[in-house]
Amino acid sequence: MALDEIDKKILRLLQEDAHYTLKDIANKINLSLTPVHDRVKRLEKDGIIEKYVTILDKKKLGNNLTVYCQVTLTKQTYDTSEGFNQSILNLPEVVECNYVSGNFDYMLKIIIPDMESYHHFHQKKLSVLPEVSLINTVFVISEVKSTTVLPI
Amino acid sequence: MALDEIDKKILRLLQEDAHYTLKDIANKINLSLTPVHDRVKRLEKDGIIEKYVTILDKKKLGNNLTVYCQVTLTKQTYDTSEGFNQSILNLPEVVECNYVSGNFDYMLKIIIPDMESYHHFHQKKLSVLPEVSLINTVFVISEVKSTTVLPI
DNA sequence: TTTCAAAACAGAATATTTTTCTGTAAAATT
DNA sequence: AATTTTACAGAAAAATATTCTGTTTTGAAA
Repeated sequence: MALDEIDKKILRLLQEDAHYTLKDIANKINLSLTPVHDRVKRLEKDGIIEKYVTILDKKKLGNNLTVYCQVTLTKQTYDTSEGFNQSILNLPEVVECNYVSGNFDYMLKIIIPDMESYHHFHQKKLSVLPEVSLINTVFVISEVKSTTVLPI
Repeated sequence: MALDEIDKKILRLLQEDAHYTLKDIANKINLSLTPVHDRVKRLEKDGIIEKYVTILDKKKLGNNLTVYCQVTLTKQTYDTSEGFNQSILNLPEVVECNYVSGNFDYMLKIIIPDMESYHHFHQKKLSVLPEVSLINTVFVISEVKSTTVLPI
């Protein structure tokens, strides 16, 4: 479970590019294939490595609008929260949803084609949820940084 | 550049798991290896597929705290923005940074070990930037959803 | 419609990569 | 000091990606 410096080097490389081969990694950290293979398998088994995914270009897929929705629920009960959570999991436009502290209850990140789609999403999918009381929308004007890389 | 239904099926699969083999994909969509291979290569070349990355378990890496920082700059000029942007790119704890509309200028997402680290980050790394005037912190209490999958 | 060129696909051969196997050296435990 | 465990190297085997050849389909132009 404890990560040594070699594990960390492997993780740093794989975070950057999941398509590095074992040979690539072995060369970069001066080891043979075997230890690299064994370590990656261990990191997968221990769940340190969660999954390998493909990142697509959202704009090339027609998603030109990103917004944060700050949502306040009607009640702060467990059942209300759970109902809201379940609904959110079924909305593919919602790529992040976090229960938060402060003047509202949830922070959502929405990725969507354009303002018209957002209007539809807001009116027909989000505000109609019985648990939702208030929605404050923050529009993203320009993306400065977006990474899946965690500091190790 | 235009995506047909087969391209979309491939992208949906690869978004889920970048380690699906061509054979896996070919089987799932009833095609031979060749067209799957050719299409993936085209999608990479066209930049629809941006990159393949590895997602790590942030908690198992000791990052138990996620926060949103709502940052207001001292001035809304181009130079101020650019200076801030550059500084942010060098902060590995900042995994998202967006210039936004509303009562503040930037929405940041920070992933960090604990409250003490956040205190340090806030005092020594963020508030010390000459462009920063105001920081409002929103703490994540519980993560409901977090995905790299875009709707296709 | 007919012809032609281009695109999409299948199957096989080849190259590369992953996985497994065997054995050795180093480290930790008893 | 002896023994077990862990980490590693190298080679063999299996699986996968890539390339090649040729066929079918599609779309455009005559």
